[in-house]
Amino acid sequence: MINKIARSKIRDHYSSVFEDELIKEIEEVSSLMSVKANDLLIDMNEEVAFIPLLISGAVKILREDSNGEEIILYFLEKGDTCASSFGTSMYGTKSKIKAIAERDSEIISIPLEFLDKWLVKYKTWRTFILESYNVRLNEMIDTIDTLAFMKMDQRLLKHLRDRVNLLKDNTIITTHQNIAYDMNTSRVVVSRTLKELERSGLIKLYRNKIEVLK
Amino acid sequence: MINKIARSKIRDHYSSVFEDELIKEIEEVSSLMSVKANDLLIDMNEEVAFIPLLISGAVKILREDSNGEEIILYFLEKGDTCASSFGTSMYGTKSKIKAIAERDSEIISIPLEFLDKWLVKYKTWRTFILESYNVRLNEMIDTIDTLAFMKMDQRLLKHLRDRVNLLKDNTIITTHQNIAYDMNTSRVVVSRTLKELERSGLIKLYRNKIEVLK
DNA sequence: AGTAGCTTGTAACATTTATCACTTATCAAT
DNA sequence: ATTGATAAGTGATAAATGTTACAAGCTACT
Repeated sequence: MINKIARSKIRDHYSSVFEDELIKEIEEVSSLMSVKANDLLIDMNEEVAFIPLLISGAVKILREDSNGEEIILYFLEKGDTCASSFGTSMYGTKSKIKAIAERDSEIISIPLEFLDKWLVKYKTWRTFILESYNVRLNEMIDTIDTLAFMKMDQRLLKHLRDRVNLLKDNTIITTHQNIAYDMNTSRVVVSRTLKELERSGLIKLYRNKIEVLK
Repeated sequence: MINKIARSKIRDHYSSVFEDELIKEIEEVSSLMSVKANDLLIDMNEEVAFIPLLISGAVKILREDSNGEEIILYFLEKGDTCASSFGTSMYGTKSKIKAIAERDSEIISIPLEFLDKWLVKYKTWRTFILESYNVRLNEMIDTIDTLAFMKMDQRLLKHLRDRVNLLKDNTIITTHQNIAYDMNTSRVVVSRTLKELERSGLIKLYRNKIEVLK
């Protein structure tokens, strides 16, 4: 059972989504976790034994290949849950993704057993779970679109705009190297492409900082 | 209500997955559809008002961008359902994918209303739906891996091997042009890369036919 | 046999992305 | 102010993929 402050946060974000009784149950069985920006929340091949609900902050979901190269799959915002983790959790398989806090975040974890229980009991839970899967599938399709159909300059611009939308701030604090890691390309390519975007008047570059203009 | 032959087919494929009572309900409310290879089953932006279950055959799921360029997302086999269609169906949104029969196939369609009803009623249905989503998410991750981390020769070889596994036949009947469409590249690139794979002893090329050796 | 249409092979060239090497800029600590 | 570390800019070159153009082979049909 979690404390009063956390309870009010759950109500803030989920009272319009879940019925009262379900919220009470969530408050009873879940625990709250606070994490710092850049904390590694879930690693590849880790077993995830709970359902995470993001209460505040933002989380980056990445895929890593056998050579340690990475690529962003999507971001989670408050109100989101990580659909990939249902699978890993339900059938004892291991996580296929990495989750890294994009900023300081609060997450409540619900023990796995309630996933199925609440599907029977609460219509809003069924809707939430199916909706979560759909949102994730659509994000994946979006990522595939990006990789299959777009060139570097467009991909990069999309990445920057996604971050701006996520953080509600058109100034991004990061390095070219970090962007390169997220997009599975090299720092040189990122620097060059960013410079082109700047010349096109779409962004403005500073040290450790990118301002997205359009 | 569907006929006797179809009923026995449902039992063949799903009696180990679904409890008896659920199978009876499925038989009562679903309808059977037979399609020919290369039939377009679902187009982009189409509303899908049913849950499809694949009884026999194979179906190719594609994503198309605004310029009409395509890329394969994954294949469906017998026993599979198209998780993407739940979303489109549930919330009145439109299909984000195209589905094309890879070979002659039989599909039963279940009216949408039962998705939620049966989630409450049958444990095996809950497991099936969640499992379907997980399988699809994993297929998407696989597709993203392919696009993000692999070069053309590996991508092409993987594509050929996927088809071999799907059709249980290491001879693929197709043209280089069709492969190019599926992979969002050009015919010339496919021909060139296939020739390299042949020189490496991995495949053997014929007119309208590719034999996958390893 | 002749022809039309589709399929495949391949050379030449263009574009995109990746890599290497080096320079310059910025910032923090002393 | 000097130094050392990190970040960013850029030219040169390589590798991968895409494009254009054309030749040659196979198939079906008359």
